[in-house]
Parts: sequence; C-alpha cells; structure tokens
Amino acid sequence: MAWTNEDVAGQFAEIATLLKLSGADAFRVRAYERSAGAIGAAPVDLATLSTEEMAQLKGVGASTASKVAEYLTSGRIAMLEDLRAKVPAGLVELTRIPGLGPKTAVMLHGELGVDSVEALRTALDAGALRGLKGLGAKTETNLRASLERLGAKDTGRVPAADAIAIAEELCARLAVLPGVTAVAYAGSLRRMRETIGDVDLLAASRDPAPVMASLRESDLVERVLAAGEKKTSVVLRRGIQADLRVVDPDSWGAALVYFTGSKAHNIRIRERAVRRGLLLNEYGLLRRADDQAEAQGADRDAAGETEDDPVAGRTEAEVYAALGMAFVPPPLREDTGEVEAAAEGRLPRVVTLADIRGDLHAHSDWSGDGKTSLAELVAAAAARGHRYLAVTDHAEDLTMNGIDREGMRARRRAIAELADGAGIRILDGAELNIGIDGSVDYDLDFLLEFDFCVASVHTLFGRPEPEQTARILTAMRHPAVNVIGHPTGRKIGQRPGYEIDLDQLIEGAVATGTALEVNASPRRLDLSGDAVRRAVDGGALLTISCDAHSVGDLASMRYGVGTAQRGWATAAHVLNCRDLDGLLDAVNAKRGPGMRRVRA
DNA sequence: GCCGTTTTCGGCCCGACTGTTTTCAGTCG
Repeated sequence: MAWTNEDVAGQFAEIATLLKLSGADAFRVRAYERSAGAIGAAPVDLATLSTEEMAQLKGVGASTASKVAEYLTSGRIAMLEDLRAKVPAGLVELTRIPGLGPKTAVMLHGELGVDSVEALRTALDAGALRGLKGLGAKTETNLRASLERLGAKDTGRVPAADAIAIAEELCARLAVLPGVTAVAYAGSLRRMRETIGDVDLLAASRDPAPVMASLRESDLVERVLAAGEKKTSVVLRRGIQADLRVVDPDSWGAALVYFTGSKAHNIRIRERAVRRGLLLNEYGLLRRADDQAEAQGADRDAAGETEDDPVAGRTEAEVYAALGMAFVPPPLREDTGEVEAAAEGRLPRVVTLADIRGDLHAHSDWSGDGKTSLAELVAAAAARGHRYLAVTDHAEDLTMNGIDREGMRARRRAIAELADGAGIRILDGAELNIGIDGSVDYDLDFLLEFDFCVASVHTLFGRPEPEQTARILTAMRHPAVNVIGHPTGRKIGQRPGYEIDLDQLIEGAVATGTALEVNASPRRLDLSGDAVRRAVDGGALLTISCDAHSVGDLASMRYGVGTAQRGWATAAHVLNCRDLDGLLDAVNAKRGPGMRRVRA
C-alpha cells in the first residue's frame, strides 16, 4: 500500500485530537498538530525519505519521524492504537458540537458516562446536567441549540463559491455606514481556500457600536451568537456563520493580517515578533512598555503606566516589513514554507490577475450547453482586457453538446467574420473528449486546422487509476492537444474526481509540452492549489481558464488566479500570461515537422 | 514534542466572548 502524505498527516492530526482529550500537555498537542501540518505540506513523498531526512522537516523531530516510519512500514502507529483504546470513541464526536470543547467532553463522560451526541441529548432531556460544576442553565440552553443546529444539515464547510456573494454584499452594506473607512472580508475566503467554515468580516471605524448593530439587525442575519464591543458573531440565513471585527483605522493592517490567518501562519509570524522583542496582535506590532523600561535601565514602578509603543499596524505591508519579511499574498499564508521564504527574500512573485493575457477555455452557444453567442463572448473577453480568447466549444464525441465537422467549419466562418472588428485574437478552438483509449475526436488533419485544443475527460470516471492515468497520458502525446482540461475531474462538494496518478500526469505534461489547466470555475478549481504546487515543482506548464459557458463566467478568472497563487505559481508557469506570439510558439512547438503552423 | 540572534533545557502566540464566576476557565479563531 502506498500511503500518501495526506494519509500520514491524518494519523498525526488524530493523535493530536486524542491527546487533547486525554488531558495531555497543550504544547505537546500543538507539536503534533504542527507535525501533521508539516507532513501534509511536505513537498516530497515521505515514503521516499529516510527517517533522518524526515526529521529535517520543520516541525518534525526524531519522535515523529520514527512514528512516520512505523506507519509507512506497518500501516499503524502503536501510540495511536493505544490512544484509540484509551479515549472513548464518542468524545471526539462530542467536541464537534459548537461550544463544547475537550474539557467539557471529558467531564461529561466522567460524571455522566456521556459518550456520544445521542447520549448527550438523552442526558439533557433527563435534566442530568443540572448541578454539574461549571454548567449552568444558560450553557444547557446553548447546548440544546447547538444540538439542533447539528441535527440540521450542512453545518460543515461550504464551497467558497456559495459564500463569496453574501460576503461581498455584507461588505458593501458595511462600507457605506458613517465613520467606516475600510471594509474587507478576510479569513479563508480571502486566502482563496476552496471551501470555507465561516465568513470573516473586518471593518475600520473609530466608533464600532453602530457597525456591530448594523450587522446584528441585518435582514441577512438569522441568529446572533455573540455580541461584544469588539466582535460580533452571527448565523446568516443560509446557515453560514459570519464574524465581524471592528478596529481603529490605525490598526487596520494588523487586524487584516490577524483576521486573514491562517492560524498556523499567524502563530509563526507572532513567534517571529517575540524573537524580535515585539508583540503582534490584531491592534498592531508593538514594543512592550515594560521591555522598553528594562532596555532603558529604568525601574518599572518608577516608569509607571506607559503605553505599548506601536511599531507598525496601518497596513499589512508595514507589518510584514517591520518583521523583516516580504509581503506575503493571502493565498500563500498557510505555513507551508512561506514565512521562511519571505524572511529569506525568496518568496516567488506569484501570478496575478494583471498578468493574464487571455482565456483559453470558453464555450459559446455553438456548444449545446453554452449560453452566450460567439459575438457576446468575444466582446466580453475584449472588455475584460484579454488579448486573445480560445473559443473551445465541445467536439463531436460529446454527443449531447458537441459539434460535428460541418458545424465546426460553419463556426470557423463565423469566427472569421467576427475577427476584424473584435479587437482581440479569436483562437479557433475545441474542447476534445479523451476516449477510454486516450484517443480524441475527429482525425489528425482536421484537428490541426484548429488554433488551440483543450482535451478533457468527460466520461467513464470510474475507471481504475492506471487506466485513467494512461488514457490522459496518451491524449497528451497528440500534437494538437495543448492542454488537459480540469485534470482531476473533481467538483467541489459534489464528487471527488477520478483516480489518477498526478505525478505521472505532471511528468507526462513536461515531457510532451502539454499544459495542465487550472480550471477557474469556483465549482471546480481543478487543479487544486496543492496540485498546482506539485505541478510547479515538477516544472509543468499551466493554463488558468474560466471554462466559461456564459459571459458572467469570465469573471471567475480571479478564483483560478487565487488557486494558482496557493500553488506558488508565477506568471512564467502560466501559458496564458504570455503574449499571443509566445502562446502560439508553444502551440507550434508541439506540432511535428511539416504540420500546419498556427499564425498570429 | 519541537527547537535555538535567550541553542541541548526551558520555554512554547494572542485576545474576545460567554458563563459562572468574585478573578477565571473554557472555547474559539
């Protein structure tokens, strides 16, 4: 059995959870959490490393490395087995109830024998919690409410695509309030994670109360969870939780860093602050008053009440600079090496929306499922500032939506008619279907008449990994196939994607000069950020394209760029960051001698 | 358990809010 890094990381995350429930030292728990994170983010397959090499990873020591080795050879970790035997299984489940943490779970188990969500429900109904120390009437009510929410569906993470519209709406409403100088959504949404647990909103104002009140009273809010002076938490109508922090404009940058996270990134940069004799919190980067007093040799009592001295805080850039680091774009803030890289000046300049020169995957209504005319699509792409657009309608093997040869020739004439006034190069393209044997639609000569082709898997998702991988590798070798569309086939929150060997795909892409798509549709984001990072490390070329089926879909480019950023991709890794000549050079390079050239 | 511009031991990020508390523990992010 070939264990993936994710499998291994999962073992250590479980150890951390179970240790917490065993009342272990909190720092030891954190060490396991950190090692799980380090393993999950490791750039190489752990199975290829020696125990000594594993212990070189930051956050992984000799103890963890030997447990990894144990797992890789035997498929088990004795310590984890012991913990599983020792900690009642239901306790982990109990801590998933909002407001109920490990301490309370252990206490409920010890006092009442509660070992599952169901048992807690029964205990509540029997009034068994009354009289337990630290648990009053209010806690009982809150637990009931939490259980009810747990009973309702979908309390977990939701696709970011489902939250971004409501986040932007809330921001827009807060931004127009008097005294509010800035508003942003932060958290995992700003980091462009593909799913989010809640919406984090940040506002700058010297008078927080009316801003808080405005959210609490919003018609988008279903329930208020917490309402303090500096922080408000609510449940929105669609079951999504939102947290609002309001800070002084002088603290905006520090608060944005704090609220954007990730938690692991924040911990790392706060440690860095501590090592420099500073304190980093959501209000600023500060030199402590007592430290100053000591530095000046003054007596602390004589110094009296002095304020902490702000070093930075108005902007994020200021905070990072004061920590001796390059600015870290939000999607990179996951503690996967970006802190060290930013400190050592080797953080790559990741691709941005401004680097994108065109879109290489779009459908017009020539495709059965396209909703926009060719002219509208081209005009919209031009309006977005694109220099070129590959219209890649479905090819004929996709029986429902595909276009046959005559249809493609007719579409080619339609493209030619539009070409002059378009103000943008329209690439005559197609989205080909990868057959079970790796073949694609039409024939070689017909395919070489296109300017640009995407090839994608649309059928037979259930094939075993070797077969699935082989069919894509075969398609890559075709001289007219320029990019593999949505390479893993996953749909966020819907289906996991087919079984493929990504490393082989990356090697094949490099060897054949075929790009791998970062499909920017927020339902797909395929490749994922993690997969992009592996592709970048492997030297593969990417495209970032919207797979638009309507004009509005062209706006999804930012999600694709965010995903590419999460994978540390630079403009140099992305084919559609090249100008038209650069793009066509790549297309022509893939074609053999004597084959038709595509001209600008 | 991990780690080092306080380096092989003694620390380990920081603050808001709630509830049950007379000064704080638990939870969350």
